Amino acid sequence: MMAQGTTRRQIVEAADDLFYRQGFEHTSFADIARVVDISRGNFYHHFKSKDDILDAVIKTRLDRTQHMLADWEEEGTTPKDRIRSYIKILLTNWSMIKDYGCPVGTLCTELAKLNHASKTEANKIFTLFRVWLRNQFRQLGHKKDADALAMHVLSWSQGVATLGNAFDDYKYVKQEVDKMCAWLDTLSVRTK
Amino acid sequence: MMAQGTTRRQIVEAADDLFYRQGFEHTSFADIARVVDISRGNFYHHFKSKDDILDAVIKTRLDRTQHMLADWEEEGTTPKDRIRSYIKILLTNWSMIKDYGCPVGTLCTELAKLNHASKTEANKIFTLFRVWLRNQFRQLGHKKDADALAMHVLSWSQGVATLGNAFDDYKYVKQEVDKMCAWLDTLSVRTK
DNA sequence: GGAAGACTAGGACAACTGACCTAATGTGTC
DNA sequence: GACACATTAGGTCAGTTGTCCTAGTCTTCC
Repeated sequence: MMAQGTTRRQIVEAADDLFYRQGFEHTSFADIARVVDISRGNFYHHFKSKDDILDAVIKTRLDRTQHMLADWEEEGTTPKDRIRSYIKILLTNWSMIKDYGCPVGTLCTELAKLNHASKTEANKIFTLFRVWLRNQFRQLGHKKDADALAMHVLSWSQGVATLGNAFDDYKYVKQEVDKMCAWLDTLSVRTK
Repeated sequence: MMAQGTTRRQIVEAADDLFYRQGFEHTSFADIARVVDISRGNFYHHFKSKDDILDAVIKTRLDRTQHMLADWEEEGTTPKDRIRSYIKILLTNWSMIKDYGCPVGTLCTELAKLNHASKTEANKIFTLFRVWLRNQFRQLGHKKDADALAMHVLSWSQGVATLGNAFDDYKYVKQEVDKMCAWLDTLSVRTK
């Protein structure tokens, strides 16, 4: 007996992976069906269109991101520690990034070019990081420029992901990550 | 009478524009034919495949980039002036970037995901900027870290383009450009 | 065991893709 | 005018796409 919703979850999981590695448009129903091992016609019992699958994928990514960010807010960690956790994804996920780039950035870029209806939803993943980072900088005592600092970290890491992917250069990525951490250390910490 | 090679040039020009605005894969022969106002079958007299058109597009982009970089090497400009010219493309081309992102970054990202044979060629556009920027930093007296500085500028602007596109936020882009220029000013200038 | 509903397989559909072919037209040269 | 060649239009092709439909199977609950 199949657990309820298993097929649907498998479809979303496979689509999530394929959308990341091949791009949304370049991934066909046949591709997903091959991975999950179901017939093509089966999709339309769970989703009413391909865009529907995309929306489900974005939703799970939003969920996972939120959980990841929450997990980083452990006991005994400082805001700087947490920001470092974010910066270090570049190294943690390097084996994927070098081949497929940043999952968030590449999806948003593709949907922007397709002028896809769900691009706003996809951008919310960026917003999740932005708000979380902003909050960390606020805790460091940066009231006025917390958002600017958050955006700065966001764009910095985004650029490193893009260039690291293009040049397939781990040494450079490591170097930039160190630079980001060093920059972070120079920031003043104000206790209230 | 048609000037020689006009149609071919028109095809490349239209493809260049469409590849940028819609993405390579999402652009069909019909799309290009509509712009240039020729029949579909006509393509195969000038190009042997769609990939062939892509190669021609990349070649013209390489040419144009090279000319642009050469133009920036005017009389009486300092290396810092020239680097500033690069940074300010973000503002100059903002009306396009906000909708379609960076032409170089988005193409390289797409071709990486498609694992396309021409992705190496596309990356050469990045290399062009990289070498040029490296050269500017060398002229500023930075021998050992010239390449690292070049890559830093490259990734920084790349990230700003991606985030600026996602959030459609000119104020943020302006802010980051100012930050980059300020950072540039802090760099020491050593005369030999 | 029988009814109801969830789930699935597999085929069919029209639309579109890049690719290829051939016939026709234009252009320049001798 | 005759010839060679460059250029083009328009049709055809097989393959793939997302979508939809129907018939059938499995599961659950009474």
